[in-house]
Amino acid sequence: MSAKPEPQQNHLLAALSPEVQSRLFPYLELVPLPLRAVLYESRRPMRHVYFPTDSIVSLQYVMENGASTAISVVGNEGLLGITLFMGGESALSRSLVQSAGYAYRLPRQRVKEEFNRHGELLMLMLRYTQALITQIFQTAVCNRHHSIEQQLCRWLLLSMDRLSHNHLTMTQEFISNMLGVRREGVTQAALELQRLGVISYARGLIKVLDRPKLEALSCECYGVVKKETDLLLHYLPQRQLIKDNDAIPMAML
Amino acid sequence: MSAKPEPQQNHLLAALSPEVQSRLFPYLELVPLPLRAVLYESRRPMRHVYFPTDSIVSLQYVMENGASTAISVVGNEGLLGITLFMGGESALSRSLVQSAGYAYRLPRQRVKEEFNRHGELLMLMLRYTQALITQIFQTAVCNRHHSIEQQLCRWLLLSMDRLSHNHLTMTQEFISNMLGVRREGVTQAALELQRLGVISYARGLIKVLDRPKLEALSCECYGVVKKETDLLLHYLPQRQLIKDNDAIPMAML
DNA sequence: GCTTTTCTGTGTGTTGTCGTACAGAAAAGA
DNA sequence: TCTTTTCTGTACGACAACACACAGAAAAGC
Repeated sequence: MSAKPEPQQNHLLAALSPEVQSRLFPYLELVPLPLRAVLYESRRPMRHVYFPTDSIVSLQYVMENGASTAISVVGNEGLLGITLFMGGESALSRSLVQSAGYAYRLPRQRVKEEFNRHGELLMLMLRYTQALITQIFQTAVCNRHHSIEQQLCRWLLLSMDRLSHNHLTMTQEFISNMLGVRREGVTQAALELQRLGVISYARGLIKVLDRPKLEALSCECYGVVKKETDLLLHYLPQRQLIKDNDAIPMAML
Repeated sequence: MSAKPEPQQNHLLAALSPEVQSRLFPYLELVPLPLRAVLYESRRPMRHVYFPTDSIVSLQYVMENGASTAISVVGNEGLLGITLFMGGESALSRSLVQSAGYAYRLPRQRVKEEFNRHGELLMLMLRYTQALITQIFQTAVCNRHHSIEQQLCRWLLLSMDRLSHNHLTMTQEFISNMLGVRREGVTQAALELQRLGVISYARGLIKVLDRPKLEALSCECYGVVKKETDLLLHYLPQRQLIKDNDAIPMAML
């Protein structure tokens, strides 16, 4: 949360053509996102679309009993507010800042106007939605089949991929709310990771010491999501609408 | 799987205007979907988009060790193959027929051509994607927090909503593969539901005897998904593209 | 400096689900 | 009819995660 970020730090904004940028960028508003800020509350109207630059935001479901779980993570590879494109006005879930930083935001009217031109922004949004669905899908699988330790690894990796440094600032209590498990469960898993020399963890400061080992300890879920996200990024600069013969080369799959 | 179904039994096909129907319907092909048929295999190319009429298809993730879990259920309210709209060519997951019946299908080229007109089909697909995301999202929550019994209730309800009768044909072994749990776990949960007089279950034939009680025993997840799906259906006949001022009335939320 | 709060680690017992094994009953096939 | 297969129910031990309680250490506030 130091130097003022550029819009291009967000991959989706960067992928837009100069023409579209010239229409949208004048309306961009830079907003700081402090830790634990809430961009959208579940079932409340959404007034802006957010494009994170160096912040990370989680999509959380809040249960009837008040407990919450993060189902997805959004950083500079994505945007918040796809529900607006889908024709909804209110949020499916709470959007909670899990790593402080900045985001650019646009009023929903501007975004919808551009979207309704059915050009690049539509294509971009569809591509990103695909990646997001993959992530949510894989979270469901992970919640079903994998241990807290594996899920912690997956989640650390997803977060690290969206940061430019190798440390995270968040307490075990906070992580437990993200994963939807007990704080003690996170303590156990984190201790084991420390014992293995994969991370260091002291009062809310996590440093990743051995990333390859972290990936090895994670479940297959991380790899699946990463591959799909990378595919999105590789595809972006081409700025094409879908045609039947523009199959993605196998090498990218 | 008795009388030949009409395309209009699928809510999405029915919601299209006569003009769009006249372009697409000549290419519709009616296909029988027997139990356990696989429409798409994970990571394999998708050649058609399927619109179920009286069948139910599950989106399943197949893990590296071969185990599978159903993350989502699609019936006559939806379609299979949204990945094609999103710009992908290969399936995210396996699509497995969990209740035999029919579906109409269209070659992907036809659907893409119509989609690229950026008219009704685009709107429909976006709306449906919203409902699908909600369902996947809620599955993730449910896998995290709820018991096998609750999940069985949710899943029975989602299936019943997509059928015109109150019975299901499937063994406990099959259900366990759907939920991603042990067969014995399903036995236990099903016995309890029988003891409570909610269902009867004999060698693969489940009858729902007391639906209100079934809903009461289910977790909140079913209600959330149902509400979003109903919202989709209510909205469909209006056939509008999104505009900023067409907010959904609060009464529908 | 002292107090208060926050954060992390530990212990004990419980519960839900798993893995495995097996048995009885119904259905299907010979 | 007899055999084989399928489907369902039961039992036992193992384990992961849970709920709850509490203690020590670091940080923050006064």
